[in-house]
Amino acid sequence: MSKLRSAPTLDDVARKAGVSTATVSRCLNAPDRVVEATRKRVMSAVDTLGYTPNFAARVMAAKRSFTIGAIIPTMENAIFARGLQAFQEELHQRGYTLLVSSSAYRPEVEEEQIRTLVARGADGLLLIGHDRDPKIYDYLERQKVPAMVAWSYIPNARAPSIGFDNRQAMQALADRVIGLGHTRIAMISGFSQGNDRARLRIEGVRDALRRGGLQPDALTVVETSYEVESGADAFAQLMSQNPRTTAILCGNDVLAAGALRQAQNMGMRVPENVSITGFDDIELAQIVSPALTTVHVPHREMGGKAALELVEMVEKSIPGSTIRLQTDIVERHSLGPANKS
Amino acid sequence: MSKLRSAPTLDDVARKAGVSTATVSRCLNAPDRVVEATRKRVMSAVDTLGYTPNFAARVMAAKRSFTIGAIIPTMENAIFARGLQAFQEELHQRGYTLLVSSSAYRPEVEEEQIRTLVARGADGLLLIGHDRDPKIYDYLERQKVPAMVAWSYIPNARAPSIGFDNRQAMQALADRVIGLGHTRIAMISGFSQGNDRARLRIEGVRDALRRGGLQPDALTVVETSYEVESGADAFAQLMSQNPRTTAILCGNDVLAAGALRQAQNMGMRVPENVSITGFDDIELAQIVSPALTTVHVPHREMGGKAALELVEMVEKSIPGSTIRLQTDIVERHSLGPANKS
DNA sequence: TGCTACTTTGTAAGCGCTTACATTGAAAAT
DNA sequence: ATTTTCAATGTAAGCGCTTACAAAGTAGCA
Repeated sequence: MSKLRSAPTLDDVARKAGVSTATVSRCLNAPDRVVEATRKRVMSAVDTLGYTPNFAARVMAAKRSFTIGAIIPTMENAIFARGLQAFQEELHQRGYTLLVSSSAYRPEVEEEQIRTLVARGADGLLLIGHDRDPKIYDYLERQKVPAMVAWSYIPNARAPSIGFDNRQAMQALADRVIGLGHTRIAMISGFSQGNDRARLRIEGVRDALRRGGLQPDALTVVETSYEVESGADAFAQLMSQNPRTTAILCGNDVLAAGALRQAQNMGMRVPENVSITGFDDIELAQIVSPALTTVHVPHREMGGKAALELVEMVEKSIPGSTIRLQTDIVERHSLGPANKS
Repeated sequence: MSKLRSAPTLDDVARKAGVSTATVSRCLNAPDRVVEATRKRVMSAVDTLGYTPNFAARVMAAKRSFTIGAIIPTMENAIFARGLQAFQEELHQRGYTLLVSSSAYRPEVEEEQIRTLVARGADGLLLIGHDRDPKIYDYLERQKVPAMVAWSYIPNARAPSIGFDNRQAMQALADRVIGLGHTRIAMISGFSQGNDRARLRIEGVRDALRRGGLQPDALTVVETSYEVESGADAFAQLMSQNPRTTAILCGNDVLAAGALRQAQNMGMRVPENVSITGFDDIELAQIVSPALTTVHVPHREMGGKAALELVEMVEKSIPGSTIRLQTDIVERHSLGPANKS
């Protein structure tokens, strides 16, 4: 009783309950493989000792961690929050723990995080978007860690994905903008380098321009970081470049919120003087005023299905399927008809 | 060469480089304890094998994980985002990895997460606020895992904290509101049960009322969840209860944003008809219009200092000190003088 | 009663690392 | 030339768990 007390181990519990360590282990992991009386005795020993199993030891011995890793580009804004929340809830249901880290949109950081998560024994990984160095996929394959991509839908890519067609979704929105008579259109996008979602959304706008009989190459695109501030700056820049622009499509709601604020600061009315659209339909889209016309993404559905699919991949060692989700345009008040200037 | 290739281990590297496992381990963890030539040989073996150390094994052997855990109440909105970002950056600098999980403001969930993080070998923990079952602090002490509290400042509590005086900060803001002639004041707060920050902010308003010669008990407080929607609902409820209310103080910016939206939906002008204030000064406060008058919290400073302090506690096994940060009122446009109705 | 077929529990071999301690050999000191 | 000192490396004992396999006990059945 006088020895320095450190955290109790399985051994301590076993001794206290008068059974072997194997039995204690079974009580914890497969209770029905142990008879009621013994189990009770063990559990009470666990309680009085305040025993918590050592995770590292468990992972090592079992070569399973019941942990899924997710690497998202940013936590600074809520773009991935809701989807991740659903992902995590679904995982929790199935007995898995989620480990999240953010890469700040930096590929090197993402790569490092992937290695860290794998080294930590993650049973599977959730990644955002497909664009990344192929050797990362090689690595994952070698390590036999299944990975699933979300927020993107590209069939036959290196990893299965669950998401939506970014290009088509943005095209639909741009069609609508053009349908309202806008011809002098500009775009504020996130950096498209290494970001298939951003890249495809730009393409989507070009598609719509083409379909609408407009010159796709004439589209001015400012690429910037996904921050409110950047959206504001980009808007100012675009407007000084071409003051006659009547519609600005933004790569996501955060950029749109920034653009909107800047428009108001510059004394412009939205949508009377200029229309602004977003993408994602995060909470922010409804908070700003006028509320943003944007593309609604089924965040929770995406997160939930990604979890299901990934757990399947992990538990049954199957390849995992690629699923396409629907998006739709939600019309609010930041997009209006083009006014003849 | 034909055997099933699984992830390479330290042993494989050692064999390939023709040294002992101890040497390989030293190359990785204390490169200067190994002579240049050997190190090079080892490193190249590491490279060609694509070796990644097994984290669980390392934690087990070293009884250190270089991992810090943080449990925040929510990731759904950006309240903790910026502070956490700074926390993580500072940790990274010092060679630590951050593991984040969210408790959804549920004490049982928080407790479970704490156990999980400890079992995972976290070297230290960051917790939000002081209010929690004392037995959790006992547990942490028994497990010898240092913990630091942030977003709160309470000297001589069970854990050291780095934060601000929620009560005083809110009082200062309420003073200002009262100074503008408001007498029919209401408050929208987060649930105060188990949340010292919410509780103290309410007290702060009462203090100000008292100091201003008003009846502190007459303050109507609606407690709700920290969501935009809830803020909106609470606003509607408050206004139907007492339509003559001229100022509504909100427990944070998210609630304020909801209240603001609802006010506008109800056709009221802010701040002409009703004043609304926030707390935290997250990005959102500047995005809504009118921009919120709110209490600015030094998020990044708090996160950074918390990291420094916690790392000290972990590495030097010292108790850790409690630090108080300053907050200040940022006047924007949602608070105006009371109008005589 | 003797045998088979289970069910319940125990034994012990790792899992992949770190690190205290032992060993070696060469430079520095005498 | 001999001893001391120290830097570089190796040896091997765990860290706390899981699980294949073995052992023991219990029940069913002819």
